[in-house]
Amino acid sequence: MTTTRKPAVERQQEIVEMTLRLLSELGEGGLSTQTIADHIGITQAGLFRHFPTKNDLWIAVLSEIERLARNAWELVSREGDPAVVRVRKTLLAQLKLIEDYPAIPTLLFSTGRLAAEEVVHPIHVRIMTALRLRITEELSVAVQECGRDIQIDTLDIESLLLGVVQDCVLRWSLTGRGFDLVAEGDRLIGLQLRLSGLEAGGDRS
Amino acid sequence: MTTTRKPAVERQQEIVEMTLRLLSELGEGGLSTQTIADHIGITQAGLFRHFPTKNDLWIAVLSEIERLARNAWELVSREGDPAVVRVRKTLLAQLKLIEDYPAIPTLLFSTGRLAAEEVVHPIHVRIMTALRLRITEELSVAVQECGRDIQIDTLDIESLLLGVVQDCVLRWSLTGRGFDLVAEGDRLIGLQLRLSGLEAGGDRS
DNA sequence: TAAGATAGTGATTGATTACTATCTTAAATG
DNA sequence: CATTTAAGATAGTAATCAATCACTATCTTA
Repeated sequence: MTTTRKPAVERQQEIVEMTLRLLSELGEGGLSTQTIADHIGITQAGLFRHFPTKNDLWIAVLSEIERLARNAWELVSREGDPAVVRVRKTLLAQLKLIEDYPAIPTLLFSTGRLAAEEVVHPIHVRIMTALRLRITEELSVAVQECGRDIQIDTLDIESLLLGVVQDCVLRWSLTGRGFDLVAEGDRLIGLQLRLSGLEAGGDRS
Repeated sequence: MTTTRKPAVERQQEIVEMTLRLLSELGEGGLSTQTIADHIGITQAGLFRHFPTKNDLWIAVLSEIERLARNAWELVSREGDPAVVRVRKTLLAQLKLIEDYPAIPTLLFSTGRLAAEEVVHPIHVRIMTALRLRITEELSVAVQECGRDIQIDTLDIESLLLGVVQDCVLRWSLTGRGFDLVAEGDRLIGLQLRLSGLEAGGDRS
């Protein structure tokens, strides 16, 4: 039995993407090199030509997530929007990304460590930190731009906003992805922005 | 080598508690029956006298979490506090519980293999639903009690509050439990309650 | 077109997994 | 104190895990 040969980089990308796909169904603990190899159509041994260790595969997967995330954020923020809009779009981009790759929360929002954690955890932390940093920067601009006098700490607004994202993702997962993640996120992020005073319409009674 | 024998119910409780403890360090995928047995001081085979299947152990662990959670909520709400305070205390009780049993977010917020397991998933969903239900009920009373005209949907306030909890837990985990989870949660929950208009002091400029 | 580089196979490794059958003995029971 | 019973030990099982081996088929290029 022979398999159509592919150049290494192409095959590696294929393996990483397949792993990302299978992860959302099987979870981290239940995903074996055999399963991945089967779904791609190569031997289990052949997988180890491209990733000498399963740990190396996890690193590649996490790095791919980082790449995808940074890319998604970047696509959003180079427009000339006001900062509030950029914040909103960044968060929605994150939700869109999760919609496309449901394995991401499995890996990033899982507070229970990965099996291969020693090497993977730093990347994990780096991605989350990068997102927080980006939102923080955009937020402090937004606070200045909005014209009102915002009493709340920027970091706290950020925490509340990221909480909204997490709540949406968790509910989306538990309900078997039973609603439009991005739409629901947009609605609640808008609500939180109004409550924080960064967008108009949040005045009470 | 002999071990001091214990009555079954006592040993079972011991196994469940040890599993809960080890889970926060090792994660779900990396926790074997061998490891659990070693830490307790019985043989791996001996564990299967009390739980015929590892799945049965997971069910017992999830049930224990459910019991602990319901207990924590109950202890809080039988006082004569106003509903807003009860909401706040319920959420803080949840944070306190997570502080005591860090394995809880590992299991409840995990979207991985365990969550997808036929028998475990229902319990998982049931616990989260119970928390939401309880908060929702207390919140709608709080909205009536607060005297103000709250424009926001009760379910949305709930989502925002639970988002705060999740954000705190995630940051707490990623920073290696580097701050006081309950204190930080109290602070942000208070902020969110003021923003929502349920507590005084949230007026802007 | 011959030589080298490399993607992939097939077979097998030792370790670990959840789980079982059988025997032993400590502790509860009369 | 004798008998029962059930907690735990001993010693396995088959399956699966990541990883390694010698080797082959295919592609590239000098």
